[in-house]
Amino acid sequence: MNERQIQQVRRFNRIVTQHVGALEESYLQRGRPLGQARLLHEFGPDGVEVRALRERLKLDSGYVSRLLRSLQAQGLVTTLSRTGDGRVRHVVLTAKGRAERETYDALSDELAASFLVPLEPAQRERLVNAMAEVERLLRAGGVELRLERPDSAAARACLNQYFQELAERFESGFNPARSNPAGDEDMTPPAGFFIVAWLDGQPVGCGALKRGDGATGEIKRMWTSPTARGLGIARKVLRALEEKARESGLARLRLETNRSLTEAQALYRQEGYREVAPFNREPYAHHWFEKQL
Amino acid sequence: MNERQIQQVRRFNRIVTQHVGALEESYLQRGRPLGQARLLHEFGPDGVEVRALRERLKLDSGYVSRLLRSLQAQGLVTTLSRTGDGRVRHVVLTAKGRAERETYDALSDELAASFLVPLEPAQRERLVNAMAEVERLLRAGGVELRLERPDSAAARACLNQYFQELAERFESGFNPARSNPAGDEDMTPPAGFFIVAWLDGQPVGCGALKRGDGATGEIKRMWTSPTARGLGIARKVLRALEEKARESGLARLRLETNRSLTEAQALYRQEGYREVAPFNREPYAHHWFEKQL
DNA sequence: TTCATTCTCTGACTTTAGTCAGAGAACGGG
DNA sequence: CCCGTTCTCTGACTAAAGTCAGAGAATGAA
Repeated sequence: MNERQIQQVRRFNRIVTQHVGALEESYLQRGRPLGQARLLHEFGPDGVEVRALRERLKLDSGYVSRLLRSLQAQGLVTTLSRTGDGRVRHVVLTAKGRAERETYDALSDELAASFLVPLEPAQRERLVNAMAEVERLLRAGGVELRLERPDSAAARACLNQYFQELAERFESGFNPARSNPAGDEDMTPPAGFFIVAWLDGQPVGCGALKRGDGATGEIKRMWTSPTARGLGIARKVLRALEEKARESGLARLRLETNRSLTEAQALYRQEGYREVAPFNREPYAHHWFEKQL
Repeated sequence: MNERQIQQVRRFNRIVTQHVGALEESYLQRGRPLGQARLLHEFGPDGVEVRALRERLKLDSGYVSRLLRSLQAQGLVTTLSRTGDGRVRHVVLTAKGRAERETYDALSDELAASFLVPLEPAQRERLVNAMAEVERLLRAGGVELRLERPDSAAARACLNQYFQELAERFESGFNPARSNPAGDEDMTPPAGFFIVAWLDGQPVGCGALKRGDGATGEIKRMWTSPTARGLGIARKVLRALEEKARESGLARLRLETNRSLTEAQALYRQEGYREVAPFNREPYAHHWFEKQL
């Protein structure tokens, strides 16, 4: 990281806030304070619980209550106690509220369009691509790896999605019972490790290392959530697992993969894994890889 | 412009405001309201006039006055009437004020660094490049072309910088008196046109069309400020001049250029100009171009 | 010299966006 | 059924960020 990079980031921050700041003005044009307007965006199709609102926006409970009452007075929301719990209030948008939110949405669209309109088609495409890249890399910066127990809620969530994705992508479907097992105990220290990647408080990827009994470890359960692909998460997880392997004194890592998982194969090759002859009878595998640490 | 692009821009806006919004928090840590903190960034080495402050930040005069008095009470600025005009007040930073501004600057640096730190070197470079691209294209969107009289202040400013740049870049220097003339009258409607490109209220580029007496017009005075290069300004100006030429019933455009102006030559070729034999005795020219409209 | 204008400042006021303390209803484990 | 906890709401308060009207000094064109 150098001075040039820092200065570029600062220039970027300056110009982008100038541009994006216009959104607040345009929201205010609707004659409603920003606090209220922001609230409208938090409603799902089934509404929200007040406590969820409070937590998501990190606002004082009294403040939220007051904001909701203003919205209610304007006929934009109605409050009801839907859940079994009589303490929590459920708030839903009325038809008028939904219309109002649409309007704010249209204002956001307008602002976005105003960035694109003055440009020529080729420039527009360049802008959008550059924005996607910035978005990706800013998000990537928020990724955090944590060692978790394989039976933790986060790990379970990842594994379920992983298995489901395998079932969809493998030509033959996927049945965990037919595959070589990697039990929880194999992925729990010191026998192995299970790493979960977190983004915005959500688990978005995982990977496991099974140490085995010799100098060769196995990489298992490498997965990244579709919502977080392109952020380099799998690579980060893989490198962290390799680090763990080195710490554990392993000399070599192995893994096998299915031919339909092409991104994974590309990653392994980039990271220095060489394809080798099959070293096990995993029925779902088509490629076997190995790397000397 | 399509839905996909709009949605990408909106996603970008959302994530960037989240990230950049952290700057306000970090500024507030200094225990001073944002309004005051923002003011500190507006002081040049010679200070500012209060009225300039008011205009630049578009704030109420009473409000600015009050903000300045708070800063003064904190010993960060001093007020004096430096100009001949006894009504306008001149405000300068004290040593303490300069130190304070440095501190805010460091906070901005820190925020910028926090974007880069979690990334790997290659990703950092990608982020910085993408940010530069976004910055460039957002700025490009703010460019506006206006027809100006060649003797207007804006046109004069452009031409002076243009001549100065030629003097620096031509191996032989540049003396307008030795060059083929293009007088103000040749660039004033209906004999010709002078276009100035504006960005953020500053003239940042120009170009002229001299209609001549036949069906052939001449492009002259194509220039872009070094502060605004890479935004496609010259191309925009050139196309606007061609449009004017078509409206005027011209069938052909000509121009000549010096061999040291390589970007200009590249532009002309891209825009469909063909190099032709010299059609005049301009002493500073090495290349002559022509385009059928 | 006069008079409209410009520039800065002061006082009075408003809205927004919170914070804090506590009340009262509902819940849930023992 | 009791009691501590959770959830929402109300009242009272504050700071920030402005807005508005007008006063007073300085300026400059007629």
